[in-house]
Amino acid sequence: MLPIHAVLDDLIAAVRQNPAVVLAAPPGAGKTTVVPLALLQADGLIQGRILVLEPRRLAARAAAERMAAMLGETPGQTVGYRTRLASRIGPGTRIEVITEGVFTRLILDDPALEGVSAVLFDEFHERSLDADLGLALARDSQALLREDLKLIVMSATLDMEGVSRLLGGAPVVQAEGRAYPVETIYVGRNPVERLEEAMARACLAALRDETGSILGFLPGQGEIHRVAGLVRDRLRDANVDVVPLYGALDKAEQDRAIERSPAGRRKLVLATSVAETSLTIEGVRVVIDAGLSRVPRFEPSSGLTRLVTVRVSRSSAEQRRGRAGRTEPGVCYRLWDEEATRGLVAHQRPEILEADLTGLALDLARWGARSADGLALLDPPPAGAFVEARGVLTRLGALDDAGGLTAHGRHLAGLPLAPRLAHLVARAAHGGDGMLGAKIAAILSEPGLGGRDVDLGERLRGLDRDRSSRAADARKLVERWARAGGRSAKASDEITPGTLIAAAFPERVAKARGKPGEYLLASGRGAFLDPTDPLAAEPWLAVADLGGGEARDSIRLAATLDPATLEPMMTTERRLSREPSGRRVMREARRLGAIVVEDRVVGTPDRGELVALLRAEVVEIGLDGLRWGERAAGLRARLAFLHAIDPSWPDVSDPALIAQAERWLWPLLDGVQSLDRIDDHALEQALRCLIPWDRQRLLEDLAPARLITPLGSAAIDYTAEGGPRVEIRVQELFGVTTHPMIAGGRVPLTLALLSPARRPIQVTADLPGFWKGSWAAVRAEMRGRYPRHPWPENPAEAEATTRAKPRGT
DNA sequence: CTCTCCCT
Repeated sequence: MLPIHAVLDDLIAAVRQNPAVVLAAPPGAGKTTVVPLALLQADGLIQGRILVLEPRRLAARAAAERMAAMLGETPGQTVGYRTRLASRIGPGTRIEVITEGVFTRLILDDPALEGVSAVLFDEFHERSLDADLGLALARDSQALLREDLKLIVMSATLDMEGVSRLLGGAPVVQAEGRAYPVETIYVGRNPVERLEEAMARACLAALRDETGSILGFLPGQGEIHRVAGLVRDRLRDANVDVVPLYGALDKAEQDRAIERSPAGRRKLVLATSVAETSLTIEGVRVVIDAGLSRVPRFEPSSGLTRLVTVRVSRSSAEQRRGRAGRTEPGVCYRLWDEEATRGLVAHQRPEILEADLTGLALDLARWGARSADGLALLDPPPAGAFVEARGVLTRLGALDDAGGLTAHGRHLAGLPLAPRLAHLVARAAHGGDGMLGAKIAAILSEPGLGGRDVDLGERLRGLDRDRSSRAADARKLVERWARAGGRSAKASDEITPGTLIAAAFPERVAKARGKPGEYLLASGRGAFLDPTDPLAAEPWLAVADLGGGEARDSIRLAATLDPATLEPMMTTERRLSREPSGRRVMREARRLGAIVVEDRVVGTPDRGELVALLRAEVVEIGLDGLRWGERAAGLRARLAFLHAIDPSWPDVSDPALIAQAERWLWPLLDGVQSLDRIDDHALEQALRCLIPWDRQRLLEDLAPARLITPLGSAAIDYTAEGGPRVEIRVQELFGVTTHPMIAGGRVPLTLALLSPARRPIQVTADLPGFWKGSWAAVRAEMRGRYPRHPWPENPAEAEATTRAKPRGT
């Protein structure tokens, strides 16, 4: 009896009555194998087939084998499985265990899921993009085409309420888990000590203090090898095997890590998160967790996926800990302090929030959806990444300008590859060499396939020579992809590894900069190649894989490229330019993104071209590019003042002036070589064209350029804050008894009164009030400071002056 | 020993 048996009756009753049911069951409950068989055997519940979705190929095959064994059969009879590489399905198969990616293709090909009665999503808590999408599409099918379809979401740890709500209030059935207790020991970590050093010490301590085999979790390959080296150097025990374990290892090496140790020997397995869920290691009693993992993060801005090292989530840490209690009580060492556990995030972020979404966008387009709105997704895809993904698809020709799927897009969606790689294969097939495209796609999707050379040509030769089982699997896929890529009668010699990479990743075309090994990518980023690498002598490269760096990226995989083949991708730009001699010429630049291939003089502009270019320049850089002097800027400010109090005066704001350029500015451009040849005076005269002739006089009355004073005049600043303003020495206003007004007496000028030495004294909008009021105090101070100037008691009746009394009188 | 992991 497994814990799951206790809730089977409830589960089957819930499935009978509801279109969707959620089953929460921790590891060890036995849900994966027991539930599908129980559903199949329930009276009159399932007429057709049951699909069981697993996140990994290994898990799919293992589940099918265990279920078949429970029926006394082998896979391919009642229970079968289907993954990308292998399939055991027979005519009598009722339960098909498939990987999540297989399901996405299946439902896109047949949205009605003909012959399928139920879909079970196992390990849904892992929140892979395919599982999220698969559930959303299945839910859509259920609503529109298949009311009778049953959906069952199974999960170990997850906010079940969220999933239940997503499925229209689906009932939640809860089962117990089963595991042995695991004691947790917080070892802590000295922040100045290297991770490898701390881990090696913890491993040696565990080997000394504990029995059984040990599983250590580290973020990556580099750390694993460094820790293994340290432990081997210091270990004085010939009965311990130190074994690395990570995804890129050969299957034989992985098996060595997974097998139970022979009697009398112990094992220290140093692993990445691959050992968290995918693989079970025999005989582990001790887990040592460094608390870090390396995760991919997609940057929509650069279109690149980079690896970042992050602290594990609480659920990952629990999963790792649980690995010590599979077969007997165990112990877990954690390289952090207990309080730090509270600082960990609860779960790792779902893939849909982090990943490249071009595949998702293409699948949705094929489903007939331009966005993810209205689909049953726990987390909608981030808007920025989704828009970028659709942009990539448009550039590949998979979407048309209106956003709909093109014939090419339909073709790409039918290929079981990421859209850019599908495009690469389709392009190669169209040019007569689908096999070349498919091999490149394989090398790009499998790390280390064909060797480690940076030169894609070497890697292709390496793949052809490789006799390993991994290479054999890859070749099987390559042939399938090449067939699916389509066929073309005419072979074209334009199909080279370089042109194919450039077609799929145009922003990664690279041109050598001055220094050896330094390149500029079409995306505008810098990239670097070891100068001793033979490829570093190439002037042009098509870069297939880039390693993340802070300021620049390193080139991991690239192909040589004949720039002549780039012609169709280049853009041409004509522009007016000034030579050092001052002559205006037309230049033409040929460029590929940020890479300028050629920039040359193509002639002198004719009159019409010149005017058109100058107009374009104004529109592009705006009116600030003109030489506004005192006169033109002053007139503009006066007009702006009038417009603000009476909108029947012309609007002289930037947008309005550009909109009316035909009436004032464009006539000025005729015969001019450049915008800065238009002087202040010409601009002022042009602006006057905007004033109706019968208002020219009115302008002088309502918004005069200068204030007339008893001795002359003073400039009015119409741009001043708080309204038009005049700075003037106070003595020049002696004898003035009314405050100066403009705009037909409606607006008082702001008077900034100055001392004889032009120092500010006071600001007033009421001159008579000032004379009567604070003048007395100002006068007293001024008399002290400027004794030789007249400071009358009653300035309103005095005579204006700028002079001092003659010396000695 | 630059490159977590999975999948069509």
